[in-house]
Amino acid sequence: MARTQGSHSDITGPRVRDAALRLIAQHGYAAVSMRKIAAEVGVQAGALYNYTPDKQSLLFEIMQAHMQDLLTARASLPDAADAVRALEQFTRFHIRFHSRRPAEVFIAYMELRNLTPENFARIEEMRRTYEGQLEAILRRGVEEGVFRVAEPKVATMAVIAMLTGVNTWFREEGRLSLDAVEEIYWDMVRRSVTA
Amino acid sequence: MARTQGSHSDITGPRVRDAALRLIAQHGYAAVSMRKIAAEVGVQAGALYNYTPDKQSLLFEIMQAHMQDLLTARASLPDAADAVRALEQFTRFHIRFHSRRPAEVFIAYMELRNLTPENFARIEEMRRTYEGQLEAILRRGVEEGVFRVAEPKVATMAVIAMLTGVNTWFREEGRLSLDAVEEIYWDMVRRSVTA
DNA sequence: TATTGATTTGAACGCTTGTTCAGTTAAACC
DNA sequence: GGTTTAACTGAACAAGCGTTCAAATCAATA
Repeated sequence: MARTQGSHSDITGPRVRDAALRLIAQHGYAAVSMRKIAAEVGVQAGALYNYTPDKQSLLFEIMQAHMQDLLTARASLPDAADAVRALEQFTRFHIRFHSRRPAEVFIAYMELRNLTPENFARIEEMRRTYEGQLEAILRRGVEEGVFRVAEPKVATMAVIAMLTGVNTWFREEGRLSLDAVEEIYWDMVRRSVTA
Repeated sequence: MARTQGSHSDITGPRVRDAALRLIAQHGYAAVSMRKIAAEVGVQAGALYNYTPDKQSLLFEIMQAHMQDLLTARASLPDAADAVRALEQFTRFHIRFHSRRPAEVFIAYMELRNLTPENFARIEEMRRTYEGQLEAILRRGVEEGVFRVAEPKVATMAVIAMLTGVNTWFREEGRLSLDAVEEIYWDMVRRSVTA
């Protein structure tokens, strides 16, 4: 058994994923060919099939890994003492997490329709799980009497849309720091649901 | 000069635009071929070139017409007596206008990167014009002392993202009426910026 | 009815697509 | 140094791409 270690696949594998991530985020799934991904890696198109069964899997695995990262990172946060602190934690976490992964976030929002129905269902379930966590926080705040929210499901969508929107305009090298942006959004989110 | 009236182009022209709108919204610009658009219209691919110089123009004209409709509709609204009423008017207008044009809105947000740089710049300018109107309302509210907004530009992006997000989940046949949704969002928007 | 010209067809152009696979290369083991 | 085999190449496949254009079609005018 030759070359069980030091094999190129240890290097090429991640490079394929990285190239796919960057190119799809930039040009869109349909506009990126396997040959372009291969060229970015410095390899012929056929070699990609040592690392992915097909193009669809490349997209799905990018999105699944991203959503799994999101759920795992979120689960590792400490419990919050009350609903207000939980909402603040969620708000800051969401902005910070997403702003550090612009390519993944872009793909996760733009390329849903390029997933097969089965893959779409799996990603959608993870998204619903995440949104459910925010909804639970809002309901908890209503019970505690600190939030006034007529429709927790609608408020959840409103807050998530607002927070995810940061990625459309925030730039690391811009006028405002991410900390400053966090403050502004937390202030708006808090006020939008406070009783 | 034969057939100056009753020409088929009066009918086929709009049908090409409609087919392109529907197909691009559903599958994305890159995934929709001229042959698919032609098939939807019931014509051969070559015939499309009587109605558009190329595929890119089809996309651009859809987006430009949509943004122009938006700016025109917005301009036709009566002046508001104060900043709070102006913000309420903007909020309700945005939700109503966008919810009635899901395909156009979807394309306007998803297909920006498939525009040529020149066309992108033209669409982006129209978008900035629209966003500038909301920003002006927020600044007016700060001057009137009714709004507390640290960063009007950021608050503008936050509110627009929140409102446009309605299109991702609202369904005509769903549990909530559009009027009810309008109320919920106006309540949240108002609270998020009220002093 | 004959003519006109807008409209559409259907084939063709060169190029790209995702995927497969026999054959080549080269690194790590014995 | 010879053997093994993972990794990769390069060509091929059938299909589809945007676009062009000579020829055919056909409705309205004269």
